[in-house]
Amino acid sequence: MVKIKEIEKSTEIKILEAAKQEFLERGFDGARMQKIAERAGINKALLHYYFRSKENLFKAIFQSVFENFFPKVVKTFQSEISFFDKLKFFIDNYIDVLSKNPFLPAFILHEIQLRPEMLINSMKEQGFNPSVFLNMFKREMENGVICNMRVEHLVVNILSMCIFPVAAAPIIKGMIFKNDDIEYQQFLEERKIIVYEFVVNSIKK
Amino acid sequence: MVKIKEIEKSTEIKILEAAKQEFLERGFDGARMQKIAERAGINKALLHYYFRSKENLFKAIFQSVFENFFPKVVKTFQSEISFFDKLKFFIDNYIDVLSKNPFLPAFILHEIQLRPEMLINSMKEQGFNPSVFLNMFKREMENGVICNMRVEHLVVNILSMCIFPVAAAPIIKGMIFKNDDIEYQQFLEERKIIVYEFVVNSIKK
DNA sequence: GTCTATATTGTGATAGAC
DNA sequence: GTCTATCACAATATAGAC
Repeated sequence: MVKIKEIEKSTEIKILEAAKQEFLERGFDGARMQKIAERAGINKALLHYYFRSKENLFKAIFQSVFENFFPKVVKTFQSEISFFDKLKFFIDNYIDVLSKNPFLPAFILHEIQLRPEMLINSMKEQGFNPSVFLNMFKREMENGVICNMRVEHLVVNILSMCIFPVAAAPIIKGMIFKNDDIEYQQFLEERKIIVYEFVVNSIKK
Repeated sequence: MVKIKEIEKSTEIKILEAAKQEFLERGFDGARMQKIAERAGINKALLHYYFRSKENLFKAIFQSVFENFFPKVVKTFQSEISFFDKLKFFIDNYIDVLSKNPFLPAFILHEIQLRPEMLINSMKEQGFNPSVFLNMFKREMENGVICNMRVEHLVVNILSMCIFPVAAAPIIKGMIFKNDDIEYQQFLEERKIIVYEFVVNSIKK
């Protein structure tokens, strides 16, 4: 059953990778089937042979990409390390994922505006459940480890400080770092510690 | 020189308002000249009579809209009230502006990705200078009012916690508030206090 | 200035040979 | 499965009457 030739990627994979790039960079409305075909090294007709329509192709991409926007952290948070270590681990990994997918945040935030139903679908499809995240913080509050506040705000604060700096990368690069990519990357790297400390200072008793 | 009839808006104004809505909601690629004409109560040809091309119209909109994304706070920060009052005032106003322009953050973040040159133009056009903001915090650190840290991170943290929750509104509404608009609006309102306290707890000595 | 009609180009999608 | 050629329509843009 296992294919012998793995050197050449299957056409479907090539299409998916090309489509992912194109959609992430330009959004659904800005993406062009022609460009996707070129990126995949094939022609337009073949795209339709595999996925029938642009919309279909987009849906396939959106779902696979969405799970990276809110990372799967369930395992992390079930482990035995301390609350603060979990938090540190989460922020580290999340900033890492996003710096490697610089278009991801702005893409999701844009597409979501006029197609909120896709959000619902993706959540169901992947059994995504935000309350795992929320509950962890609730538990720590009840145990008196961190001070009391509405968990929704705390979680939104943390996500904000991880996601926004990547979504706004061109602005930050342009306004603060004179478009120097390396300085910006270093800035993101620093944020792993900064955000953690900022949060801890604010919530520890 | 002053026009007598002010009851009926001038055609140009009607176009600009219609275009602003359409572009903000759908982005440049998703916006349709036909829809803009409809929203303005005129026809397509007239759009081109006034602005020659979609691109031109977009540029006019983008610049007028961009200044709301990073608010003009210079005056506020030159006033005589205490640092913490300035901070409170800023966060209050900013969250207010954004809740009244819910499409603004995602629009800017999206358009910026592939057209960073527009950013540069808008900044120049409006004489926008981020260092006013940065310097205010620097001064407070030197005076020992708040603890030392790289100001860029502090500013980005504050902006993140104000902007992201609006950019991600459909997600937050869907995941936390079961799409209840009123609960979400109340959440934003709460954030005026929450964000302020979160920041202060983290930076005060 | 404003309209109707039309040109022109771009783009998603299909037909059909190989 | 993959290609070339082509369709059909959507969208920007212009011509020209009023």
